[in-house]
Amino acid sequence: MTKQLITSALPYVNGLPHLGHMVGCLLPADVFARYLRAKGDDVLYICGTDEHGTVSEVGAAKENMPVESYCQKYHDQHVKMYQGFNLSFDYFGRTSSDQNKEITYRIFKALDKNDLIEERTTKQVYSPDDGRYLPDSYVMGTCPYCGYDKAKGDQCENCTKVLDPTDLINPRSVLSGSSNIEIRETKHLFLRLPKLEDELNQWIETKKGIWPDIAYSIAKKWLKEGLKERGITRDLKWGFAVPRPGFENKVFYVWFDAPIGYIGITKQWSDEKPTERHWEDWWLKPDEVHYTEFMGKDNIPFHTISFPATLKGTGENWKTVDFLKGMNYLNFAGGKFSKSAHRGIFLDDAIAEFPADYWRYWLIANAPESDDTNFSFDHFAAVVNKDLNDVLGNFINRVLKMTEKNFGAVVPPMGQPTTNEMELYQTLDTLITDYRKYMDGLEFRKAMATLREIWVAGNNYIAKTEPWKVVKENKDYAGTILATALNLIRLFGHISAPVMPESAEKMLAIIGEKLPFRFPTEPMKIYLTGIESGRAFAPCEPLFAKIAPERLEELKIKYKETEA
RNA sequence: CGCAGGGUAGAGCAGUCCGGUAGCUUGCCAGGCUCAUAACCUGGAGGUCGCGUGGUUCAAAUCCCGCCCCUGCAACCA
Repeated sequence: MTKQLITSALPYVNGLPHLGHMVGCLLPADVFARYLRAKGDDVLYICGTDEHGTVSEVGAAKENMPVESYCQKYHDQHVKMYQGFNLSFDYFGRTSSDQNKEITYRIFKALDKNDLIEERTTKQVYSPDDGRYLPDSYVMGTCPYCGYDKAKGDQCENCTKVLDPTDLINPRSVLSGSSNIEIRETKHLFLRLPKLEDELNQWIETKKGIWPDIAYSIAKKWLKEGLKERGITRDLKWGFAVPRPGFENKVFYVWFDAPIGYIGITKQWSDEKPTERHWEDWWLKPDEVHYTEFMGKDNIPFHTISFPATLKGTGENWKTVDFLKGMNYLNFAGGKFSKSAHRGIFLDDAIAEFPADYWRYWLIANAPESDDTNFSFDHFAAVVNKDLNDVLGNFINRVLKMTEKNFGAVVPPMGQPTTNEMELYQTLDTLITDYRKYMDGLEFRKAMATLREIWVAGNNYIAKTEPWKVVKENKDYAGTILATALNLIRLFGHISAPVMPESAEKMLAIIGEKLPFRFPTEPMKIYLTGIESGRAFAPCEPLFAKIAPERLEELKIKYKETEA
């Protein structure tokens, strides 16, 4: 049994998660985790909220809360929304946990011992009125190149020039608006990435042709340009205190302890049942584990360079990523999701409007794998209505109704297969092999297109065999057709389960089966005769409902799609 | 400016690595069927593959060169 470690990039606790977050790293990882479990692998799917950093500190201040309770509040919201989407984390933890602190210190000390940490004095913007140091992007002023008066300290949005906060004319704090800001010297710790460049380069080379091109090429690009020392501490209060004399008032930079959070959260998981769970089995026995990471495209450099360098620099035998799935962005009707304008679809709203499976299927079938993807309600409704309702839902409905009418609500006796059935077996064997191939390779769009083809094959079989005619002249063979079709419902349930867990459970409940579901491995000739004749089935209400045109117009207005 | 990804029927995508009659889904039109949820099945129309009427080649969506447009990154936002 293969041990499969899966992580989704940790969502930042302060952000209200929307469909873009869902499709970028959470949902594909969940589908993959469910698929591997159904195949029988030993899966550990880890995620959690990323909590440290300036944004949390400032956000808590704005809400007049202690930062710990602020993070707890938003962490709980994340948990609730992800439950609504049926994400099957083995553990959803927090980067602010004691366990993560322990691992972060352990890794830091190992890096320090290997002479990979150096002290540097840097100049930072300090705002006395805010009582804090300001990250570059929290300083606003007039761009010296184009005169734009809302340029930020890292880059001017108007002319795209990369800036230093000291370049700005009339600099002021984004937080308080105060122009009383000063430049202070402050000591920080840097990770000496250049010393790890060769080792990293050799490691990346072994991933050529294995990682997706985008991940490999981004990693190579950074290495080609030469790595720079990277600051790993910040002048903040919220975070893990830096365990070194003279750094008592500083904390680790969020990007240092956030990816380590994958490990820290795994330890949160194992600490709950220390006798049966061992985080070391997943992170310190690299040959026994296959590790897949999911992330948005903006996160690729951190997962291909910074985090692996952090682990390798310890000289210890940490597990590093085997396969990365980087996703592009989901846009809303050609624009951006906007929290402040409340434009776009946030997860709580999504679940209130439609069952999670509708969203899960659309998002995976249209995953932004090769380019950014636009969400529109028109497209969403078209896919739900056609694929889920017409192709899949109607298939189930017509089979159940026809069987019940002619044979009662039990599975009819299955006779010898004819050419029709043999052809069906052959078609499905091929399609299911393709489906597995795409799921194994994390090609989600192709996997979903194949899943749909499998559903269509069911309708084709019924159209070709015409059981409504056959029943009048050869009732035995009509029974065979419908028994085969009932077995198809079971198949559809089993193979749809990774992407649509709730609907799959309903499909299987119809023919009297329960969790856990196994992905079929036997030839269709055997599998499609698996249900014994005479087994009672439960006629059900339609599994899916169409989205009516009027509803569609309401949604467009409610979510301001038409304004975009 | 640099780097990366993308630009293929109305819409959404595959094909490009390794050149060989341009494919899929949806939408549209027509036919079939009438078990089923106005559904299902079959067929048809629709594209000078971003531009250079650029280069290589018997042959270019695919390889090479130049350019344009969209998106992201650019190490202190996370």
